[in-house]
Amino acid sequence: MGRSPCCDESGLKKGPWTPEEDQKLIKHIKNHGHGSWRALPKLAGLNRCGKSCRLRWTNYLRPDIKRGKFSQEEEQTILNLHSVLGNKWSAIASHLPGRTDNEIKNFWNTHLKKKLIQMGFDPMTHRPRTDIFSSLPHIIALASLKELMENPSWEEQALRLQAEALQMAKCQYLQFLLQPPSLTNINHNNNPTEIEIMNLINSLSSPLFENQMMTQNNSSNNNNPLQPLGTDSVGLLFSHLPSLEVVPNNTSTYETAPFISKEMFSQNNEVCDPNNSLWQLPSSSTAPSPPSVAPPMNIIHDGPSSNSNNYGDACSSSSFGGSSASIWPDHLLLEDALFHDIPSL
DNA sequence: AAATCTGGCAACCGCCGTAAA
DNA sequence: GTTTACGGCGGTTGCCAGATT
Repeated sequence: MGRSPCCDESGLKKGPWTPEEDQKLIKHIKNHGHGSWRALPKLAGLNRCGKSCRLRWTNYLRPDIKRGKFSQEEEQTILNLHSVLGNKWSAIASHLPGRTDNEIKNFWNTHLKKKLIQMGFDPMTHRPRTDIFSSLPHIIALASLKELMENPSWEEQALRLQAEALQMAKCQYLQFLLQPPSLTNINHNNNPTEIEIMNLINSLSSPLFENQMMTQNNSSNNNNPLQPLGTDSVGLLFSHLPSLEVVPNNTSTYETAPFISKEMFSQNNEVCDPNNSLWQLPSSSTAPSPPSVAPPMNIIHDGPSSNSNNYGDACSSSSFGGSSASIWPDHLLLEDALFHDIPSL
């Protein structure tokens, strides 16, 4: 039903509030409460629309508003709640006393979202980004760097890049296919067949995959090299990839599968109590695993001028957390086959 | 030192749901 | 049942200060 904007009336002031206006609003609400917001401006002697007054009060002047930097606990709470609620800022704000939805929204957009992206996570799903395009900038940047150092022919570079991109796309698609159905958004009537998965595996020709295939075949005393690998083999083959299994540590029935845990956001890489997180990465693997997606650019350890290396943005300037921690141990970075022949920096 | 760029944040805009007339 | 008023919400904009060139 059409309703004209409340601020259509001409002559009403817009823009930043002056201290005088603030005082009038505070005084009026202290004495009379806000009552009807529409009627308030006249009663308070303000040349503003009611909506503007309400926003000013709820987002800035309310006495119970907590201002200042967000604490680590607040940050973690926002992350956890956002993974469950999405952009329901008011719902998130209701769990953070003294914080307004607007403040949380701004904090998310200017800090947390960028941080997640930089770490290689999709800020909406809180899961590792699986699209090839999200990784391409990394690949291109690293390849260009290598080209500068070695200066082989352009044709050679282009061909190699093409092959690598294709290989990576296949890997990521395969990982997507291997996710438990509960974690995929795909129509499960169209689940991939084992044949489809095997075809993909067989088409992957990187040394990493070949090595693992060999290992698997040997360890299982499989004398028939032509015998197709079963699903168990597939699991072993990709055991270096983080499983997408969800390990909730409480009885909540969250539908999404957030991957971000407190330790990932720890400022100094120390391991925090994983029980503090709503979700954990599975702990079954015996050795740390490299990421299933291209590692974030902050793997290249920063000198003072490293901001320009950061993919996408420079959220290292975050006022609350200092440099962001990588969830991938340094010694495993660049271990992905894709990055094997790129010199470490 | 000046110009330009960038990030942070307050405020606005437009839509939605609900209640009242 | 329809219209209107209102509060609330999420997305977006625009200003400003600090950083960079």
